[in-house]
Amino acid sequence: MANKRLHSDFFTKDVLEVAQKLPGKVLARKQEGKIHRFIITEVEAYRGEEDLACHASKGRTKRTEVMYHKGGSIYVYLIYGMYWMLNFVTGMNSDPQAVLIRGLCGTYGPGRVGRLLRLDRSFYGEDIETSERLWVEDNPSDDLPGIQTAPRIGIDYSGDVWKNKKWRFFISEKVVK
DNA sequence: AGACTGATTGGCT
DNA sequence: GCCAATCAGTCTT
Repeated sequence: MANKRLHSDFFTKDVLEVAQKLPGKVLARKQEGKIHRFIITEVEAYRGEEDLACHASKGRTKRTEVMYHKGGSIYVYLIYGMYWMLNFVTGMNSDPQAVLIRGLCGTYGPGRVGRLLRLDRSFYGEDIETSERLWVEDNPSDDLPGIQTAPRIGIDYSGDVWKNKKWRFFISEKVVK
């Protein structure tokens, strides 16, 4: 059976809704003519300028520009000079939001995800609906695994309110198997 | 123009 | 547990 590619309407909803639905979905990456598929196991939501953990809390800049677009674009950025973080822009126009892909089945950690997928600067702003090399598909096995939530990682600088939001969503690898 | 820092990871003490 | 790697973006002078 052919998996069904998710369209932009999946990503134009509020980031908290999208983040909840993303674990269990299939991330597809085409390299050298071959399509590799990975089940998404863990994501984090970054929501608006008021969210001090979100890059958009710095305002609309060259880096955050794509987050202000409507959902469906790819947002990548380089962290610590060596890891490309993969995000999908969500929500409506002028409402900066994004979902960070933190883990795939068999790969835990956003830096490792970026390395596995061989991401680079050229993915910035790419359309997840029409891209020839990176997209998301529905999971054909329609069982809804129990989503677990926890605080986001690596954002202690954002203060008590924001660092304690349980905006990390994940499923256990057992459910996926 | 120069300084500082990070949505991380891996290696060493 | 601590710290280096490594650089684009952002902030400070």
